[in-house]
Order: sequence, then structure tokens, then C-alpha cells
Amino acid sequence: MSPTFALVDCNNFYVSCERVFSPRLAGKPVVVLSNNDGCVVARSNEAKAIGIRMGIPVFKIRETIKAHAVHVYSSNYALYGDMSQRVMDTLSRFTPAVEQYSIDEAFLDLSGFKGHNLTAYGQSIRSQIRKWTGMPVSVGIAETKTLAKIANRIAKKSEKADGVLDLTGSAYRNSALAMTDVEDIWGVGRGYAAFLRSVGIDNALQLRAASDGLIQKKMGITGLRILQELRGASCYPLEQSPPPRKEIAVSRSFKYLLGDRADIWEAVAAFTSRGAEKLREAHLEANILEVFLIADPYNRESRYFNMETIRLPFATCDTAELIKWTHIGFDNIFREGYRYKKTGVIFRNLSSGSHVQTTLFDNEKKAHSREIMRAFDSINQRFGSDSVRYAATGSNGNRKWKTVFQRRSPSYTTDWDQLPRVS
DNA sequence: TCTGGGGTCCTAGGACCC
DNA sequence: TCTGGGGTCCTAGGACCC
Repeated sequence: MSPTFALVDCNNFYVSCERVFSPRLAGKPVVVLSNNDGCVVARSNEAKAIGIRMGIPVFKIRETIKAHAVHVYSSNYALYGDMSQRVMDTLSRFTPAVEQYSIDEAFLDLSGFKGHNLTAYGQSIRSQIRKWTGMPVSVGIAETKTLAKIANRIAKKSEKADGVLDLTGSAYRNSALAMTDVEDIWGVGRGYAAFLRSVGIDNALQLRAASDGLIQKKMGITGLRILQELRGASCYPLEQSPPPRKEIAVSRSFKYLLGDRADIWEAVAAFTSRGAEKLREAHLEANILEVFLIADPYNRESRYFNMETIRLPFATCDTAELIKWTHIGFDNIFREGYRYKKTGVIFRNLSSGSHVQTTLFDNEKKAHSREIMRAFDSINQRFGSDSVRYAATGSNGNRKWKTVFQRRSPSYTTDWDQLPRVS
């Protein structure tokens, strides 16, 4: 028996989060920017309509912004994370079979609802989320995740669908596939799309009919799975418990190019510290660490990239220990005379924190480290992150590497001092 | 002057072993 | 000195996702 999936996806998620707390933004062009207010990462329908492209650097559309009075916001991750949680909580009232796929979308297993009117069910999900959270969502329903994705896209665009499209056993299915361009299929990116177009496959209906051999040759097993899913045979089951993490990374671009070794090392140390916190939150320890530096990526002449990989002598999530090792890596790859744009650390070969120690000495050291880290984390939890921090991460207000958010909305939902006021 | 961040999976090829 | 096959593990690079 084939399963039934629903994909519930928030419309223009970051923009919709801003609108929930600023109703005056309704009907207006709104965009949300990436870190350092660099480029556009979310657009309202009105912003899309005036031709603002996803990912465009904001300095390239200054004129458009002025001409159309576009409302511009920095990213407010605390707000978006909290809104996401509310949406997911609401979804779980409908069925326990929920897979949170990303910050703004979730797959539901509706196999148990066969014979019911799934469109009506989708509508009730949609209106409940709207009522409880203010978030507009679209719902796509089909036998496979890939088809549910396609249904969802059409549900978003089509007036007639009114936000919900059920493709299970639908006569409309072939036309839905025919109107879906290959680049809009889940799993088909720029590279695969170019290949498919070059062999005359332009839409999902044509891809579904393509020969397995041709697709496998260029797109491997991934391509075959896409074919299967388009044909209604599910290859990707609902994943309710997330698989263990394989890597943890912290990296940031700087607003401006930085040349001073001390500034850049401060950034690396701070990112290492944040990464160590993430490790501890996930109860993981790193066995391999990578540090990388990028100088001026948009300039051919002064471009530079280097990465150092270090195998740690033992798995650890201790901030001081990790900073010691990233320092070694940093020294090996830092070149004087370049102006840097970005740096980061990646922890890999993660093991769960409960590992057998080799010697009594190690055990003692380990216990000591654990105590210090526990105290460190709990102080920062109680008094706000960065209340205590390691000296290497910078001690004054002059941290040139800090990410800039000049147009950030208040933290309406996560900070008592910034609750919206009714006047 | 200004261009984000954090992930996963697959595959080919090399190193190494028997 | 040359001749084989087969297996595993690791890594780098490419492709994709949101």
C-alpha cells in the first residue's frame, strides 16, 4: 500500500514572521536580508512581483527599494525560530506523524486518513495554523514526498487551489507534472537541470517518462530515486527522529574585509567557542577539527582560501581545549598581507559524549573539564549568552568581525523587554 | 563600500591489505 | 621483475537542500 504524505510549507516564511508582528506590512513589498544585511533571503509576493530576485545583494537593488518603498528587515533568528516552534506545535495536534524538515516546512504522514477528504483536512490544518500563529501556509498532498513538494508549489500559486492541493489519485496529476519545470523538482538543482534541458527534458512529466539508463548515467542513484518518486513509488520515508549529526560548523562573513591578524584570530576563537557550545548542547564531542580562511572571494587578484584539518588526540567538547587546537590550525594557514572576508570552524567525526577513557588521569581531567563547561554554560544560560567568555574571543566592544544587523525588528516573542505594546 | 550560513549524500580514486 | 583480483577505508569534490 502506498503511503500518503502532506507537505506543509510556510509562505515566504521570514517575511511572514515579520508581518505577524507588523500587520501594517500586509500587501506591501517586504524583504528580509542575510547576515550583515548582505543579500535578500526572503521576499513577499509583492517584492517578487517587482522583480527582486532571491539571493541578490542588496546594494544592487537600492533603486528598486527606493522606487517601490520596499520594507527591508535584517534577519531576526530568535523570532523565526520561535514562530517555527509554534507552527510545529500546532501541526503535532493534527497527527503525531510529523517530520520537521526545515525551519519552515514539515512532512506529515496521512496514510491513516485514506478515504477521507484530504483537501478538506488540509484546509483545516491551514486555517488552524493561521488562527493560532498568524502564519500563512500551503499544503501539498501526494503519494511521495517529491510529488507532495510539487503539489505544494502549485497550491501556493494557484488561486483555485486556495492553498491546498491533493494529488492522490487525481485526474489533474499529469497536468500538474507538465506545468512543473525541471529546476523546480526537489533534488534537481542547476547542474542537473542544465543536463535535463540539454536532452530535451523540460518538465516533470517528461522526466517521469525518461529512461532509467540515461538518468542514472548522469544523476546516479539520486536521479533514479527522483524517477521512482515521480512515478508514485515512495523512496523517502517519513523520518520522525532526526539521524545523529555528522558535523557542526560555525562560520561568518565579515561586513568589511579585515587584515589584522588579531581581529581575525578573535573571530576564529569566538566561532570555536560557539561551536563547542553547540557540541555540548548535542552531547557530542569532536575528533576532527577544521579551520578555514577566505580572503576577498570576489576579487581574482587578492583571492585566497586555505583550510587546515587537525585530528585531535582525544574527542572533546571543551572550549579551552578546542581553542588551543584551532589556534594551531589558524597559525598554519594565516597569511599576512591578505584582507579576509570570512572564516569558520567545522567539527567532524563526532562521537557521543560517553566514551570510555584510557587512563585514570584522563578520567580526572575529563571530569574537571566537564564541570567547568557546565558552569560556563549555565551562567550564560541564566544571564544571557556571552556573559562569560574566553579571553581569546575578544574582551572589548571593538570586535570588528561581529555580524551587523542594522534593520532588525524587535525580539517580540523571546525578550520580555521587547513585547509588542498595545496602544 | 556593500555579495549568508549550515547541512547531507553520492561517487571516484587512492591507499592499504590479503 | 612482473603478474592478479578483491575488499575496505578514507578523502575530495560535486551536487543538492533549506
